[in-house]
Amino acid sequence: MRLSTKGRYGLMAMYQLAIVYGEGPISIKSIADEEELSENYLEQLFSTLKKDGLIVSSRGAYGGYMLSRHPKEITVGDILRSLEGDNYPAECVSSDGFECKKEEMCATKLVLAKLKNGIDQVIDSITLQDMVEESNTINS
Amino acid sequence: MRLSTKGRYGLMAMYQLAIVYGEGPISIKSIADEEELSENYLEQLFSTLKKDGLIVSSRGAYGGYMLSRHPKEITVGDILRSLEGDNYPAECVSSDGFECKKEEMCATKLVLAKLKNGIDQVIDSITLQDMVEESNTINS
DNA sequence: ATTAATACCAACTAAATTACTTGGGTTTAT
DNA sequence: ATAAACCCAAGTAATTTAGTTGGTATTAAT
Repeated sequence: MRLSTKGRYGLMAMYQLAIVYGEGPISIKSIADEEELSENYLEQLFSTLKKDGLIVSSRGAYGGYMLSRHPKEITVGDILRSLEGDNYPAECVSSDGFECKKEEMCATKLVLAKLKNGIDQVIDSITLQDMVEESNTINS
Repeated sequence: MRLSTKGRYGLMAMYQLAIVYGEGPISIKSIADEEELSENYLEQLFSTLKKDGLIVSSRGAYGGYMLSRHPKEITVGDILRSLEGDNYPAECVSSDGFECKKEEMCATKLVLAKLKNGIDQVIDSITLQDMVEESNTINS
């Protein structure tokens, strides 16, 4: 039940974008340097995040990426679902159309559904804005 | 952020043990048949669950496995942590001694800690007894 | 005593997933 | 014209998952 590096790196990178929100685009390279991540790997994650409308890009020199909307309008859930998919904590309770063989609601499925709900409660309630504000509080 | 088959099969099997709690041991084979799982694979899971004191076994003919204590004394969290380990949703907030390179509390770590907390809240609040009772409610 | 049913155990393996890397191309400010 | 960036597809090494294989040890029933 672990997050992959996609989700983790994605969160870290989106947090960096949130910090500089409103100041124009920043490059993958600067984020990769800041967080000590692979530039090319981050690129793949950004491609996914862009496809899902969470960030926008501008090409050419002095180009880069920006959040597509205000940090308070982007949740951790938006980011994790974009990068990790919607199939947690198990296929049988995922919202992407899968159905387990036995159609009935089994005891285990009920537990997994509650777990999914608990996870969603947390990740959908935290925005990038919250992350920035809390981080400021801690480092003051 | 998906549960592996270990956690999922383990839950299913422990639920079967909970249903027959108090009626003596039942064999891996009967559970494997009931839930359509590999007998040898289940065996490995039971070995782990036994090591962690959640089940007890009796060997020889008419032997098998039983819960080590009352279903209301065993939580979903006990089972999942036994089979899947304690390193969710990421190493940097796991309770198994790992520490990430940057010692400081970063924004992402804070989020992951909240997520871990949310997950624990759910899985530690559901007992095998709850699973049995809820399942009875549904099928009546 | 023999047999059948069971738990116990270690090592092997195929498939899938993860976490990248490689090697390009395209766009744009200067 | 150049350099700095995004864009894109394919390849790959390492790890993890999900088992399988092939045994041994124990015990109830006969």
